Amino acid sequence: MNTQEEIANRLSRHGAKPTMQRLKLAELVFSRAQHISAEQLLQRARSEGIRVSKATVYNTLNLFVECGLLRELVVDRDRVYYDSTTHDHHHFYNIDTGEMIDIPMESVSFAGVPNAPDGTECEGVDVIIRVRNRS
Amino acid sequence: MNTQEEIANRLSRHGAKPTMQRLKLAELVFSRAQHISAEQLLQRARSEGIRVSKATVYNTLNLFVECGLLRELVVDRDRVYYDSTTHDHHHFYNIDTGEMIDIPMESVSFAGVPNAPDGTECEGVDVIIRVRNRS
DNA sequence: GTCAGTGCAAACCCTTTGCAGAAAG
DNA sequence: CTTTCTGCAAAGGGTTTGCACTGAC
Repeated sequence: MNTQEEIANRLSRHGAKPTMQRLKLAELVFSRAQHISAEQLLQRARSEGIRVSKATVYNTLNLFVECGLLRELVVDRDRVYYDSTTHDHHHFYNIDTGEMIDIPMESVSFAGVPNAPDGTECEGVDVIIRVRNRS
Repeated sequence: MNTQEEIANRLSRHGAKPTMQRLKLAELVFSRAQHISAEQLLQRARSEGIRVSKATVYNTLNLFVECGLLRELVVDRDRVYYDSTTHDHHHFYNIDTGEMIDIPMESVSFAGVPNAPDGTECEGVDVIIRVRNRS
């Protein structure tokens, strides 16, 4: 799967020029389905010997979000997580640990969803099931 | 409804000592169903002549959340909103304006919800319907 | 006197920005 | 050469913290 070339094509297709840092970061991010913060990505990159600055990590993540390559998850007060799985799906959110676990789309089904307010259109539906460690 | 005395009782019942600032802030917060940020609450308090510091606003809001009097809404990257409606319900989130609109619980019904992961128990379900202004 | 609550300002920390240098074409 | 990307450091901005003061009991 994810060869350098495939990743490069993917970036190009989404309108992101495939530079060296972007390729390296993309490789880390898309290597598996995960929820990762900017800081985590920076450290992972550094530990793999990738020379990259904090600003570039942020710029790259934001760029990927704009391109639709990543999804932003704003659930934690302290930091933003980036979800390498962009197709529709939902999440368990552990309020004790901050951990997020994917829920496949099929596991949740709605019997009824209200229409969007006037003048707006639906962009997507997020379901977050908050769980906590059993005491 | 919400007389000073009722609010004081409500705070006491939840284990929050009803001090002057807390009562005044609670009055503003619980006067109606709303989503309010710390900054907004501070300004509203100031404009009503309530003498209160920024730190106290934050402390009070956090206290109310711990007591279960308020619910934290972390949806926006820029600031946390506090929801004066604590019983289960859902939200429209306008990604253009940041506005949040309540959705009554009855308007959304699930046909299937997965079980919480091992060692955890379900705390609640948030449904956020992201909408954007029709272009 | 003790202990919790408050105000103020400073500290914190994640994120963004400004700018000079590097790389691509 | 021009344009975009990168790195570094500094700025930004919401939130928390430290500490002295006040007030309730």
